[in-house]
Amino acid sequence: MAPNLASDILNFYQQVYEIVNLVPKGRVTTYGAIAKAFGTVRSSRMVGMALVAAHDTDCNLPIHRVVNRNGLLTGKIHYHRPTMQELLEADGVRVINDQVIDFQQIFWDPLSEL
DNA sequence: CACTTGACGAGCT
DNA sequence: TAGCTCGCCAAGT
Repeated sequence: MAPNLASDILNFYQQVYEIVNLVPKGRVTTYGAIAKAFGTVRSSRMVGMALVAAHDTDCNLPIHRVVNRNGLLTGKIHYHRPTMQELLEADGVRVINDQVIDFQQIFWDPLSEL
């Protein structure tokens, strides 16, 4: 491999983007699930940061399909226009009070589904 | 250069 | 059941 300084970190972000990009429409995933997919279960925070960086890197990713483990739209605060709820509902996901309905039902696990 | 905050999660009390 | 603490690591101030 080529452990070039922060290049390893960028690789981490790239991993997150790829997973998020693979999330099927109408499904949602969690930070912990993505982190667990990399083996960094306790680094779930890093996943969120990757999404923040994603805003400046590429906004084409369905990052609105990523919610916290409680099914709550925690990342909504970082959205400028159409809120996550609008985007999620556009995908067929029902959201009430920033909370995903039947979250457990539409939950997409990158480890099981991928 | 050092401290604080942060799209989280899990464990313990 | 609910509330508090710790771990993780990076970015921003």
